[in-house]
Amino acid sequence: MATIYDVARIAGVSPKTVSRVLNGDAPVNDETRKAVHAAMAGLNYIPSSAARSMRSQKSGLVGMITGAISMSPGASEAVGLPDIYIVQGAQRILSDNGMTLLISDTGGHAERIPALVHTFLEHRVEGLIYIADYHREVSLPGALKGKHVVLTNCFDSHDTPAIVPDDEAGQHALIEGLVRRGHSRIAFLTLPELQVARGLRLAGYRRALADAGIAYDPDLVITGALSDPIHEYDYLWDSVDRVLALERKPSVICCGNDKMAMRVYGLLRQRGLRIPEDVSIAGYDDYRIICEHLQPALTSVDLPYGAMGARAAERLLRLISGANKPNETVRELVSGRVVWRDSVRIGENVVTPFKTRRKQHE
Amino acid sequence: MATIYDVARIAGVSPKTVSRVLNGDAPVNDETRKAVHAAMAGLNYIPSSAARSMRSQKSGLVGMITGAISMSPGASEAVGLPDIYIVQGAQRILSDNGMTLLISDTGGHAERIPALVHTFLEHRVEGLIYIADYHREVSLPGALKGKHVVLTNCFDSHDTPAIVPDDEAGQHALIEGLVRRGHSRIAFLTLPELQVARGLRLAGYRRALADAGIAYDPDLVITGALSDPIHEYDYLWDSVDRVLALERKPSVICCGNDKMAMRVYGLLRQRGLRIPEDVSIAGYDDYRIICEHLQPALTSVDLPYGAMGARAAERLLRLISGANKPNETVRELVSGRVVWRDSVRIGENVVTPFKTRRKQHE
DNA sequence: TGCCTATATGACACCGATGTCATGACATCG
DNA sequence: CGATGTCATGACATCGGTGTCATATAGGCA
Repeated sequence: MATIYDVARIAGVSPKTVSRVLNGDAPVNDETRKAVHAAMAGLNYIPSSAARSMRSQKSGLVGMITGAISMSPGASEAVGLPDIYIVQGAQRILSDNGMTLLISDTGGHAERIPALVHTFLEHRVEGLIYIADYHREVSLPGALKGKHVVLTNCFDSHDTPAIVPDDEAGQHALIEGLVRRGHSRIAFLTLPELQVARGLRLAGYRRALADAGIAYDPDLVITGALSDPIHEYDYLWDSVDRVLALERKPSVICCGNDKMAMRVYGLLRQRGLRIPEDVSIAGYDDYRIICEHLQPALTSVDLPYGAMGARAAERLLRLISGANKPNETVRELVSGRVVWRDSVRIGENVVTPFKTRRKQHE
Repeated sequence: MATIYDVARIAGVSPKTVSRVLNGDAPVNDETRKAVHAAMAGLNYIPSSAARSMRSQKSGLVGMITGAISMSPGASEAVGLPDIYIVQGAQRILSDNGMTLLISDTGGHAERIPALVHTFLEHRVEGLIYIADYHREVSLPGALKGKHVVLTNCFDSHDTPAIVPDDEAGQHALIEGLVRRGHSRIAFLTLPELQVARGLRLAGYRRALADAGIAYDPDLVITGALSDPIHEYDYLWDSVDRVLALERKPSVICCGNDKMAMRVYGLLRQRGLRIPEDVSIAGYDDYRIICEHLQPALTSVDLPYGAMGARAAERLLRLISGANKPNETVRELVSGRVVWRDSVRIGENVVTPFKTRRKQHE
């Protein structure tokens, strides 16, 4: 591999001048520059980032710890696959800023994290993005004290900068839209009890109802899933039955996520109910492979993973460059749009532009 | 950040001795070792991989180029998301061998690849894994000449080592299993014309029929999808109609992938057909979020992405260490299992253990 | 003309590890 | 007992860049 000395020799200049051409940090005569470029091209010279970062104390590397790439060990289904969009969003911003991403995957084993962090520190990463598989609280290993860290899809109790989805606003927007489409009996099959998103979305649900002047009916809100994936299915079955057995039936069922919604489709069909003629359905996450391929296509709320990743990267870059404002919000909320599809019926008496706004196909 | 000199000073030894403790490449007295370890712990010393790799000419880095993390720009759906399992499989093997993964994402823009490669070369990666979003032929940028490269889910015309799925064997195993379950009229809605996997799977289909002594009926084989995603849906609709209009109807419809199968579920239900009572369905890819959540759960063929990633990493490690046999196969085939679920009906007159082998729930 | 500034370049040390070679203390062996 | 080998350690150069400082030349201005 050619070095900067080889280039200097061929171009007839000093290594330092080659360095200046590479970095553009001091004026270089045009002809000299051309000669250097020619020499570099001729030698297929590629500078060594190891040497550079050793002297300049800047590695140009950002570490990322994620479970996005892996599944929980032993879980029957992939967990958090869409998180990969967080990675993508961050990667784009970072590479636009000349940073390279070092990714390590926990493989579902949180106890590996310290070792991963150690590897990152060996490589002298300038900052670190930690991604959780779902919105929750985490706690960072002590080795990261004093390093630049941005949490994504999670938060901690030590005021580490965090980028999280605005679950409250998302659910609020969905319910508000449903109301505008003529729905007022809105059932809600929530996420498992312990999830952070559950409480936030429930708050959004209630606030939207209040805004619309609709009384909150606790019968309509049922926990739709357990954390325990084994019994998830039976539980959902019962929850749907309870909702359908209500005297004043709901005209729409909101599900805690798209996978639940997908199952609810099947459960309703087994009962001979049509979607959306007999009952409308909405999900959450906008997991597109599900939403767009279900028939009818599923209305859902975008979980803005890509945007979150980008925001995390931007925030981290600010921390690294020291350009962050001192009083910046610790927790940044990112909200996603509601994606209206055909699983939601538009009421007969609604005077809005909605009636004609269905998509062509599905 | 503490250096090896700081450690040496505190421990009262020379830097070289600290280095020996770190690398274990020469005998060190037990007491000396203990003193060094104590000094390292006290200083929170973490060796700099930049300095190390500069001297030793080994970066401990492996690059990976993938579109797995991104979607095709403008495409309505995520492409190749499951490829992420390739990343996971490779990551595990590499980190077990002390290598760190540098991942770059094309963001769906192939023209970015040379720039990504350049970045990798700056970091002096010891090898590179290239992942394609679906099984196909690719051509590598010239800058990689002489570098260790392993292709995954793709191959080229220059005998670069490649790990690809065994589509022929997968489809063969599926058809063979269907025959054993009493099916003999087996329709096949194939992938789009230009896909490599289409030809291979078709070959597997025909070989399995031949093995079973069933005549090949061209009426049963219909291209089920177009490369053009816009018209995909209408096309599938027509294909299903053609298959159902046959005089000797199929008892099972094999689909080119799980997404097609998911849509076929909907199309069949619109026609009042039950799955699997009236017609059985099988997919391909074992895209679990689809297969396990559909009702009935979809029989599919595992596309062994995790195993492929692991194999790619192992192969690359062999190339790097120079331990690969000279005449090793260029293209390694990895085959996936058929995952039998309830979308396939077991015939009445089949004398096998199949009748009792359904899964509990779905 | 003389002084000052901006441009253009080079000499040299240094970043933090490891490879090479040398050295001293013992143990072993014929 | 001297030759040889192993263990344990250190001195020093080196990997490939960049930071610092010095230097030379040319142009602007009083």
